[in-house]
Amino acid sequence: MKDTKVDTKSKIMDVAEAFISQGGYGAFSFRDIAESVGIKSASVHYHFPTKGDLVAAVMARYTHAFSLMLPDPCDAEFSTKDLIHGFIDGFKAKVVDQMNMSLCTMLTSDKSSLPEAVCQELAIFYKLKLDWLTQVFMRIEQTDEEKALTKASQLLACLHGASILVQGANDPAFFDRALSHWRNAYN
Amino acid sequence: MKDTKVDTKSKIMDVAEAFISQGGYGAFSFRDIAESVGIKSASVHYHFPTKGDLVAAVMARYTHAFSLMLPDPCDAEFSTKDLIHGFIDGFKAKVVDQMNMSLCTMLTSDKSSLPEAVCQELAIFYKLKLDWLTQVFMRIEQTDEEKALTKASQLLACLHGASILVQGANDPAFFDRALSHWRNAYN
DNA sequence: AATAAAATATCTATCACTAGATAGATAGTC
DNA sequence: GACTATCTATCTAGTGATAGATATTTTATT
Repeated sequence: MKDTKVDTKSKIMDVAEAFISQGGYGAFSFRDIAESVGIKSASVHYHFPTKGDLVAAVMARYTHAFSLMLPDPCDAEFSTKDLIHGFIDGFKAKVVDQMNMSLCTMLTSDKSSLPEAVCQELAIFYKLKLDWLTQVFMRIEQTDEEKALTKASQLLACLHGASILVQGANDPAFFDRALSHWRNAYN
Repeated sequence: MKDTKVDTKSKIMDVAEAFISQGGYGAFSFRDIAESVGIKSASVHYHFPTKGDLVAAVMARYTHAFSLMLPDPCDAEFSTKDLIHGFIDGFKAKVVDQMNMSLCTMLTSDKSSLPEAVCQELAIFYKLKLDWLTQVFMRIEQTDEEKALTKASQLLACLHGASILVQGANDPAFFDRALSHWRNAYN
């Protein structure tokens, strides 16, 4: 656990995360990562025996970091508007500013070729997002969990779909277009 | 141009389309296709010199078939409700009934590793869908093109996102959840 | 109608390359 | 001396692609 020479393990995960965001699970190799980090591919295997281990670890770290960004949905200090807008803005940062998809969107479309460990991490991330949004919508609408989950699904679908649309149409403006309804609904 | 022995070229494209729907551009090889069709991989290259040629052809055929399914958005014979619901149902057939993503959603997330020819076909498909939806919304809302395009983007994002959500959560029910707003809005 | 020529469709065999993964050597560090 | 982190070297499997042989149809010419 040294620190002067920024932890190689973290550097590997950083690089892997960037590669996945750009092209998904199949779009990078151990050699690509090794080159970016400045080591050899065998050294990457030392830290993460298999590709599945590496990507699962990246996804787990991502989920954890994401959860730390999410405020308590019941905290009265945040207006429901702020909660929703904050959630949307977090997505927008990835999709528009960095012009690539979220790890989650990418890996989901690669799902058929993912090792089981990665699928599990992916499921955890979906659950986290859906649960949080459901709680927020329960607070806003004073309604039952069933309806709040539906609202949560709608917003989450819009966000993922917006990221697809931005890529497909090759125009970042489609993000705000696709999300304008949700922005206006809580303003 | 025989017909008794169902056109090999079409069979190749059928098989390729299924593979792409399941796993995207990188999830199949010429050998996979050859095996499914019952020929050798070199014979696939005879019909489609490169993988890009093959996938671009599949995408072009898909776009053409899709365009034939779309009614004239101005045809008074169809109610606007029918037009919207028909569009949604077409998507649902792929995402829920066949439990895989649309060609378009899949290829878009693979975009960074796609040959140029495939990207072009993809762009054509997006334009087709957005233009059609825009025309429908102009008819419904009696509003300007700008606002209709925004509506079109919202619905298209919802549809693509729903397909991601179904896969990610591994639960087909999320499709109707994510689309319920659009179903109710035009009923 | 018979046959030669050309186009079509498939094959076998192989190339150059990349992938993920492993074994074993080699330093530096506690 | 054990542990950590890296290296070199290599394996096996798979990729897209090509060359060249072979068989099957179609077409053109006699």
